[in-house]
Amino acid sequence: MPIKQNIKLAVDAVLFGYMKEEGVSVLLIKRKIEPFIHQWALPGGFIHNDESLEDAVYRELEEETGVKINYLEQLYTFGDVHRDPRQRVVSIAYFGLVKPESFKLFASTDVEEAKWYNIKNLPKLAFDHKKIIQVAIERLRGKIIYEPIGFELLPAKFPFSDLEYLYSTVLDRPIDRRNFKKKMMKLGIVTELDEKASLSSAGRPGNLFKFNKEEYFRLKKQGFTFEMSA
Amino acid sequence: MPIKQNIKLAVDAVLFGYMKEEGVSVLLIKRKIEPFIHQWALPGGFIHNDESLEDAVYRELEEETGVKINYLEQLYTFGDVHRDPRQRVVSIAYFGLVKPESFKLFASTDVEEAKWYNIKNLPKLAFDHKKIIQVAIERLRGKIIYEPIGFELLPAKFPFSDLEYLYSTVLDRPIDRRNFKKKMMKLGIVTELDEKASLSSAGRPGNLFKFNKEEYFRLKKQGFTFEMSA
DNA sequence: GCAAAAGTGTTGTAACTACACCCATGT
DNA sequence: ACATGGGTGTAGTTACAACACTTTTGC
Repeated sequence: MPIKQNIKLAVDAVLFGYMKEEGVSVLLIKRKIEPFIHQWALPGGFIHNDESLEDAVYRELEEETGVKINYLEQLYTFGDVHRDPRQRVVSIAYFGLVKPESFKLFASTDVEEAKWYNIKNLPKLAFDHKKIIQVAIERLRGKIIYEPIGFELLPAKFPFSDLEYLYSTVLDRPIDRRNFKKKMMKLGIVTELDEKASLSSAGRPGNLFKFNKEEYFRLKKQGFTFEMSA
Repeated sequence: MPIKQNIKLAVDAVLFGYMKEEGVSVLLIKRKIEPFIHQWALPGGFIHNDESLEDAVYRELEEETGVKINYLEQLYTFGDVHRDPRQRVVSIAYFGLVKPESFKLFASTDVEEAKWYNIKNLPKLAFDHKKIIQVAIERLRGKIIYEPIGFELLPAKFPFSDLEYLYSTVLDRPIDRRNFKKKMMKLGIVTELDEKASLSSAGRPGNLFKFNKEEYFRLKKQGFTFEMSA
């Protein structure tokens, strides 16, 4: 290493949430500083010398927006030489899932505004953040089939149709209601509750369901694998 | 970013190869410099300011070992605060597949020796490279099922049993020969040649086969998905 | 002729797809 | 009464798992 290395390291987070109003959404912030001031971007920032990569993500997110993260994993590292106009910045992107009901968004002093945007209706984004979100959506799509992470987006109790709608939105294709329910229930990790959904809008009210996480981990240890291809 | 960031960025590569003698193997180098001098490690090194992450991998690999890479993708970024004893180094690990027949390994001036090690018989490794290899093996295992990357480890023409053995080694479980062949041939991307394998050791000689890459891409565009779960 | 590896089919079972009508509620 | 969304079963098809004997070659 003869030449001095001059590269900065940052983390960015693509957080997904699901809301009745907005559907499947990504959390964005409006920047209060240059570069790309007043533009929408992913929450994130530079890594401190003495913190792990994940710690940096948690710190930035709490600082900037007040979210509570339910699931977090590393997504991909973006290192194009000119992705930041100031100087070279390599960013380690994370992928997270949150339950938007369980906290209140706020904007910190570094941030003008924090807001959920439906994944099909994103604004213009700073840096290469559009690309990062694309990669995150693909990951979500691939992962929701083979792991029960969809439940990390829903409240503890949910009507079955929310689960159905979530899958159909993320996979971007219609699903057969009967087959989907049959398959999901057969896995044995979703329990039907003896409780009706509170009536919003018209239609017959349905029962609420919950995901049985402990049961899932128990089964998983025995070689069970979740799969919801439909 | 008030405090000065003092983190270095490196790349490491986990390259897999398949040889009749060694089986499924990883390319390792013996270090000629501190830290961990004279220990085995993954090929890799620091990123230059003006090169992309992938370019850094190609440069280091060619410099150090002379391999020709057939397939390369980013694996994961390892950023534990103390993973390097000198100072903080974040390493972006890559995952690659090579055909060991198609080149000759050498050791550069930075490296005492470059050698293939069977994945079940690894030596003690420098840094957190053992962990990196574990992650790479899991990726290989997950990926070989859903994408035809196994062929990137085999020569253009191969006996069917090599393919079978490759899958059974990587997946670490026995496979049913008849069902495996039936399924693989049904996909329509492997062609049987009119050529016998050169006779090595005893047994009935079999035909050679080849992977039809163009046909695979053609089918893929039409929505075809490769899958070899058996 | 013996050891080693290649070649080859069938059958039972489980999973998947496609598909349409009735029910409970709010307005 | 009508609009909205919830609930439910069957039949045909396809994919999967299990399984053993014969053939060709080298020694």
